[in-house]
Amino acid sequence: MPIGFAPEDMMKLDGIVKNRRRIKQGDLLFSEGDPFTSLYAIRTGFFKTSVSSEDGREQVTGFQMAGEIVGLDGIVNDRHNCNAVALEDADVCIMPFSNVEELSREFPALQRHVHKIMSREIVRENTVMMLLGNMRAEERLAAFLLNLVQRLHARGFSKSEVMLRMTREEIGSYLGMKLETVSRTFSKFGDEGIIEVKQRYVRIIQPDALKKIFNPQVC
Amino acid sequence: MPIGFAPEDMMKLDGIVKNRRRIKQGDLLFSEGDPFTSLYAIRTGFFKTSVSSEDGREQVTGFQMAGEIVGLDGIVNDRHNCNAVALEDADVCIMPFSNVEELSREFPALQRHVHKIMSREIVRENTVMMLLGNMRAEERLAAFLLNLVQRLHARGFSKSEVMLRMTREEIGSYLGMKLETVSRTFSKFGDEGIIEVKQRYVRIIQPDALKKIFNPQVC
DNA sequence: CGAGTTCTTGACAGTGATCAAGCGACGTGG
DNA sequence: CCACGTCGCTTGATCACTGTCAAGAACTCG
Repeated sequence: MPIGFAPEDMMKLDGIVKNRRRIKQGDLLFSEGDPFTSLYAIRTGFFKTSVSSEDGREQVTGFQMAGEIVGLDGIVNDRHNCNAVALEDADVCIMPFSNVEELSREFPALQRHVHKIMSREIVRENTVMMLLGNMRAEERLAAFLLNLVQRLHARGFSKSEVMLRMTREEIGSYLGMKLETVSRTFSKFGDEGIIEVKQRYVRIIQPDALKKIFNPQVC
Repeated sequence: MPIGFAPEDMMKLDGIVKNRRRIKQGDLLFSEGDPFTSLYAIRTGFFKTSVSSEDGREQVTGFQMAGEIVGLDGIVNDRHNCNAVALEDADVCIMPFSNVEELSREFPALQRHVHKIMSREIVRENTVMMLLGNMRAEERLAAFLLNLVQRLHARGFSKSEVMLRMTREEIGSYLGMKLETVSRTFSKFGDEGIIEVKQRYVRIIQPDALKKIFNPQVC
């Protein structure tokens, strides 16, 4: 929610949230083809979104955490275009999109906010395209780890320790590599002393080394 | 522009377009870091958009043709996040984003239209992520060709013949492969009688064969 | 017509995929 | 509380797809 609204406006803006929904780990918030009615603001928990090709291959399109919005993909066709799965027990605010649009017409700041959220998603996907199209396995994983801890740190968590919520296979799907390659690359970073890995636990020992891998010319 | 507006509304909606701009082949409509003020509706011509990594690698993020909108990436940070280059002489409508937002508040149909355009872009990028993350070179190129002719056909052009506006390198950048691989894959499709290729000219002889390559399980 | 760009094709190399086996962690039920 | 089964992770060996390097051909444009 953007800040800087008058109290009476805040009252109205509360109307954007119809109600809450709890999603248990492993359950779907929505899936491809579901009628689109609402956006969802993640209050707690962790999600992955994915699309699947007709022959069953899955592509993870993103990982979302508290404060982020899922469901934007549904607006074009009035049907969701991807799956959103909770990777841990989660709690979301349901925001009927018609409410969002109605209030956006009334509050320019909200309108701007919605536009920025959508634009941010477009820019994020551009970055992923760069990763998938131009980067090698090590660069992709380094970028992934840096992005993850940066977002967690912005939420008050450690900037050096992460407990991953997703499997190697899901990381690999997001980054366009196989789970074995993800595992090997984790091990390689570990051998080099850049990170410490123990299953889902990752500690970043040398963030600069990761940045250098991601961005080779900055030395 | 969406349809179904009353004549007097159309007058107002005309205000969304500040003016026109002609871009010559090879010139930039905007580039990374430029202040964001406007969206651009392509009237004629053909564009590519791209982002570049800090060490200079380019990733083509899309090819846009008449009727499509570029500039959505600029909304988040009030700066453009990608480059838009004309691949042929082009003519665009400049739509100052503040006008778009103002009129969106007044006309729900326009508001919905804008939201759909942004959502469509998100969904398109999801598809590209699937291509880059899961598909092999032949599948990517088949999907690319099918998408291109489908869009051209929707604009009244042939659904079997294309004069490509981009180089092998640009196709490769978009699809995450090297120009040599693009060239070889074109040649392979040609040898198999699926398409006819002569430099930038491509004729699709067996669209079903392309669809089958793109989507192996549908036989 | 000529210079430069783009495209094609060949030979070889390397990154990451595939196949396979074993280990470790976690959860459930006895 | 421990045993066992399942799932996820790691690691090794091999292979294949695509990248890299190189040379020449075809096309474009001044």
